[in-house]
Amino acid sequence: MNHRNPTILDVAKKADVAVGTVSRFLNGRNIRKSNRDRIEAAISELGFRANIVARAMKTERTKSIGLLVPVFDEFNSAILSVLVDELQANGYSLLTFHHGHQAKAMIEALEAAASRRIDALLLSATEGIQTEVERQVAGDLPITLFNNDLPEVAADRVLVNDRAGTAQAVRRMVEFGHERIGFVSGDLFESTARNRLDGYLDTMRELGLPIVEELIWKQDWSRSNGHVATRAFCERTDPPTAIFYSSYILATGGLEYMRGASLVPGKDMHIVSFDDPDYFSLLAPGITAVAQPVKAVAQSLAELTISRLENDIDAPRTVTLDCDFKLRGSLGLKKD
Amino acid sequence: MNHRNPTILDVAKKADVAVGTVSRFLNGRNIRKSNRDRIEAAISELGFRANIVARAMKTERTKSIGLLVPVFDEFNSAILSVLVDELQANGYSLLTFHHGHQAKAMIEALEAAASRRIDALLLSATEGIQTEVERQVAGDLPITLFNNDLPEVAADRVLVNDRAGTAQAVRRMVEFGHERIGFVSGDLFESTARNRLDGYLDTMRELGLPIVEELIWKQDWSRSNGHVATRAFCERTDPPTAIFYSSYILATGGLEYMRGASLVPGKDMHIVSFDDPDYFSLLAPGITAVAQPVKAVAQSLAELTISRLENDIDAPRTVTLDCDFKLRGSLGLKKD
DNA sequence: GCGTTAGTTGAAAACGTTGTCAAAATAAAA
DNA sequence: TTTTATTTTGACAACGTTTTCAACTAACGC
Repeated sequence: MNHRNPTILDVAKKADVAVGTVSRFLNGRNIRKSNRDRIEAAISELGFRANIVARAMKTERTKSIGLLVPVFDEFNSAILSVLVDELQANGYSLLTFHHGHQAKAMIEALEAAASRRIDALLLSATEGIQTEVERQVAGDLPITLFNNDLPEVAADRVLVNDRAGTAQAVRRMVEFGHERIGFVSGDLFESTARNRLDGYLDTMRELGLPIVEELIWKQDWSRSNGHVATRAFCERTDPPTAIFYSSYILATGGLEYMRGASLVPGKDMHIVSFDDPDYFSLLAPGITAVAQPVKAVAQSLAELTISRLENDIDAPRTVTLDCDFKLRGSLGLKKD
Repeated sequence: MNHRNPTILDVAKKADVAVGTVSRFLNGRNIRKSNRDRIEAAISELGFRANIVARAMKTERTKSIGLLVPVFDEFNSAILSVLVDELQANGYSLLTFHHGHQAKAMIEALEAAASRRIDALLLSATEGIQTEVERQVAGDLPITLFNNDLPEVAADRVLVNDRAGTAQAVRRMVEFGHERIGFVSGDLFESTARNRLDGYLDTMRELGLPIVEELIWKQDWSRSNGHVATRAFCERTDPPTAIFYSSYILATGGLEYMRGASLVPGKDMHIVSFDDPDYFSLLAPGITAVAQPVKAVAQSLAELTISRLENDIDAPRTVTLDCDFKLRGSLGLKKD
């Protein structure tokens, strides 16, 4: 077996042209027909495949894009899938990193990604890395933020209308007769959590309902937090009649608790969740949810990023997408 | 803002040494103390970060590893997470690709990965690309197969004992009194599906139970297939009393049908699934499942691959891992 | 035919590292 | 000291592409 991959030089020799000509052929420039034929023949005969690494060194574009998310949960995995397709179609590959909501891990991943000279980074950030991100942007790494916003950064963004999505959900809950509505928040250091909480607060005020501090649970995004919060709410002497969860992970924790306590959603406790993972519709009853437009997010992400790379775009752009309310059995009329 | 990243040459100039010395420093070789100090100072002053692309071109090792799976479902996403960590810890990054069980897409992804000069590929393959994979191996790309085996390929493997896992499940089903057990298979072009089916067939025979062809549903891995198969089984005049699903996607389709038909698992129909996604334990009743050791798979994957890259390993190795049977409410005593 | 123009080509210099080799500096031995 | 062994260094050639620039060809109109 002949090791050492054939290079453009081998092709050039075999086709009896200069390397530059082969390079031009590879990049789709005009080539005299006779040469083109010989080059094509040589390439397929040698099984030549251009070395992207060498190309990257010369062109300063690796044609690879980084994806840095907190964790590869159902939401981010779905984004990943769509992304891989969209990017591949444009000749880009995807490098994946995760940080588990830890600023330190995030900085490390950022470093790793940067020293790999990725062309752009898609970032679902956590707070506390503002300055680090700004440094990268200043160092000329185009960043597209999504999911969680970092206010001051000069980057493209694909955001979801968290506030409106939550507001709509709360309004519907109230329509169903609920007035004491528990709210389980994620980590308020993240804009996503803040916006969702704001959506809840605004709507309650708007509808003239009292805001009860004890019914607002502020901790982190973990499943166990959802579990604990739900227990705390349910064990109150004056429990809420419905609970809104700021993410499906929290809701999942809640379901876990309810299952253990033999409480049936939509009967013993009405619940609504932000995010709509596949399995919500499989549960009996199904879980009412604010569905993020996952596919659209991923597509916008790819679109924004690629257009920035290929064209010469200056000003940061923001795409905001709306959520979809999915009414299922876990939310029903408040019984009295 | 000074564009153009600082290079090793800039560092060398500033520290007043030769580039070679800086390179040696970066690679942890011995350096005279005085030089080392000056180099360190220069590096941090310039914010220098070694250009991995250039390094890769010279060393012929990109320090990146490809992951090619059919789809980023819960199973593969979990693998992805663990993998990213393990690889990162060893200085490798992960490039992700998927093929959706299509041989054509798979070959394309393989090409893309190969021309990026990845150091190794982690591959959950589909059939029909045997020769293509062999070509890559011959071309010196180390491949580690997992999930689905490709019999003739000279590669490392991390496999799960599909046959034994299924056999155990079937045995338990029989212990619960079931004798007519439906089997919903995935695509039999894939070894995983074949092994699971064999586990079922062997066990039935072993226990002296008849094998009823009409209760063996052979199609693809899709959710809709699980749905259709379940309906077909349930609508028979002589339905099975229990069904085994060859993957959680199929089972999910089955659940979808049952939910629509108001059939309760573990009561109207007993079911067991291969794979144990998170949400199986949230359903009421929980779904009985054969759980793959996802984390161990990912770890072995990283271990095998890295050890092959760093040391000089010749013979292909295979790691086989056992599954764990999780008994939940969806499997119970056959009522008569 | 001949000049002009537009399109193709070859030669050679990058890109930022690492690795080789011989020379220089240091440490150890005499 | 001087000699010998060891470590560390600098210069420079790779690695496989793209790009620039000047030289060549072909095509066209007169």
